[in-house]
Amino acid sequence: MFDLSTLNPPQRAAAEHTEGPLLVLAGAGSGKTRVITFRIGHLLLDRKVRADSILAVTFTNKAAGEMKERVRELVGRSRCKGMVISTFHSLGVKILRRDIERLGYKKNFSIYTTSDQLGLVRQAMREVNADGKKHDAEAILWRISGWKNGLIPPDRALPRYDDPDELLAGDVYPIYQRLLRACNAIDLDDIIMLTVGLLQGHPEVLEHWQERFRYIMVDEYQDTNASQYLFISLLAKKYKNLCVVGDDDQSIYGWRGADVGNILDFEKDYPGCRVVKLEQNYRSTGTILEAANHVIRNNVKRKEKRLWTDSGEGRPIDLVTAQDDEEEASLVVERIQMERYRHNLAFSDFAILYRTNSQSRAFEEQLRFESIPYVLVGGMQFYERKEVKDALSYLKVIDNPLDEQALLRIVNFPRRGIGDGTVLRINQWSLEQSCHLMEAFGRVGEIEGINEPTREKVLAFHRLVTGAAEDFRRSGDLAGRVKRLFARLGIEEELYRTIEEPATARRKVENVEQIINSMAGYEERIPGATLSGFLEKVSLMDEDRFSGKDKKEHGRDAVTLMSLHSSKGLEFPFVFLVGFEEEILPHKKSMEEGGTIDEERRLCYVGITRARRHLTITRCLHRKKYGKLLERQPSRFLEEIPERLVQFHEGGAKKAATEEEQEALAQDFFARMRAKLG
DNA sequence: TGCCTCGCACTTTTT
DNA sequence: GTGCGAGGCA
Repeated sequence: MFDLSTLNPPQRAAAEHTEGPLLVLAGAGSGKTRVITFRIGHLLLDRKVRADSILAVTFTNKAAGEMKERVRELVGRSRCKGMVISTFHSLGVKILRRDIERLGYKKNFSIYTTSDQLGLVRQAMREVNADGKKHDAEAILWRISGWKNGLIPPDRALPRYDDPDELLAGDVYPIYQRLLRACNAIDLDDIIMLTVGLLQGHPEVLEHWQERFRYIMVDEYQDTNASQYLFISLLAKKYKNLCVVGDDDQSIYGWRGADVGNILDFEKDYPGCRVVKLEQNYRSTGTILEAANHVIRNNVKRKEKRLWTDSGEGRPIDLVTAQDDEEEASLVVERIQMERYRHNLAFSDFAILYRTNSQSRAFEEQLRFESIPYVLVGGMQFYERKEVKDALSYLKVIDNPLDEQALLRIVNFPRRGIGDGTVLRINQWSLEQSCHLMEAFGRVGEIEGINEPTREKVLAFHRLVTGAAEDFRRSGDLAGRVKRLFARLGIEEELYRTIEEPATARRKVENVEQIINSMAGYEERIPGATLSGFLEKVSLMDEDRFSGKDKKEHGRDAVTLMSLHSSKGLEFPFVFLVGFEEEILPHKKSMEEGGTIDEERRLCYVGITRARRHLTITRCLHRKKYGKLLERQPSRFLEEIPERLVQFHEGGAKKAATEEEQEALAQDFFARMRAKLG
């Protein structure tokens, strides 16, 4: 229950300091989330602050969800009404939905994520006659995104002359922004940039939100970039009841423009602010903590702190060396089985953490093979699949007919004989007439150079979409409407027809059906659910708490797989830190970019400190890359961990070459397990 | 005009 | 292993 005396003195000081700026420097595992939740509890129950005056901002949906959960547990659901605990992006969208018309966008704007963004960048590149080969769209988008995160508008973007990508990006940026606007769409970076613009340019809007959120808390403050920093500064300017929590050692978003300076300079920004340091670690064993401390102290530019614990030493860290990535996966899974049996644990006590999402594949396969349940966190996976994007694009067009990226996706899906040539012609015409692509489809009769049967097909498509939009204007039963729409479109038949492998087709059909399930789950949860709301959640990757799939998986006992970035803020009794090799951790790209490896080291630090009871680090001698077996070197961070903390293990030479052999080995393993259990 | 197949180049991290 | 663009064929 809610009792401030259960906190240690600095924790309590932080929770009780409610008026005026507060900086909490919280080391890993120092009970940071506990402080934030107790602080909210204190505001609500002791200071009698209205719930809807409280705002807590985090970076990931997962962190926001967890915080909501913990606050509800502490004070009860009913007391939380109106409180906003969300990510920067969700908060931005909330503010924009109310007043974006002041910036010349319509209220039903779409949110463009990576693939839509790339589509627009390519289009813009074509407009400046840049061939897609030399400069790939991703590099251009990267530069544009960097400018946006720094709040630099197209007319103030100054490319460096020695960087061809950046020069081209400078040309593309204004066109890209224009195209977005024409689609009534904003991209993920716009969410923050436009919100800041709105607040800066419209004092009455700023006033509204300043009055609304009198008590503001920001988690992981070390990861804020320039635009997020300004966003929060604006909101907090009036009442200055701003509490920021962070740890410079866990700053891992420098690549996204995050500036550790924001947390290091907080005391300068808010003179007379209270500073609280949390240095006692309640999470990990002495061994794990010592390893982490040894690694991180190789970073020079940091606020000196010494994390300590009074819990015991614990088990040594296991270092497992595998022959290759396949064996790495099987050794990890084998160990999970063993530890689980030996200590009577749940699968959810284990996490496998990796540097890059692509590393998950081998582990997924192995877990599936052993019939062990797992949850894969992050890595756009589901909504990035082609068939899902295609089907979803119908909903996007219905919601916002100006969304050209979505419109272009569906115009010939399922195949209806409207090919690239026709679309190109219509698009040209729409530019000449400066009317919208959707409108041009309806007026295809006026366009020359398109033959009659094709015109008829285009008109049929136009009728189909406008008819569907009509249907969705009625409220209620969204899932039912989507189901009927997909059936009428014949998406299922199209997938079976065009995909040779029946199993693949089946899987894709199931994925499309999954959209309907997610929709149903969303409707169930949110009263007055709307299509916009659903699509917004999808774009902000905030869908896992209502989708049908995860509802089944939620609370299910499963091993967690995720990237090191996603793992920040979380903890697990048993952690497997895998792929501990040069070029993975630290990552090759991070070193090429002329950058420092300090951020990679912090990432490593984050990984180690996720573990409570036991840490296993694994690496491979060889790894398959583009089908070739390459030799690997151990990560340089390995040398930074004192040898006395580590126990070394070698992978067996026993390797299954064929599926039969694999099956035999598996059977053998299960037999041994059963023998032990019996 | 539309569709299919082949080849090439890339795989950091998140909202 | 994937997704894009180009080029050739129906």
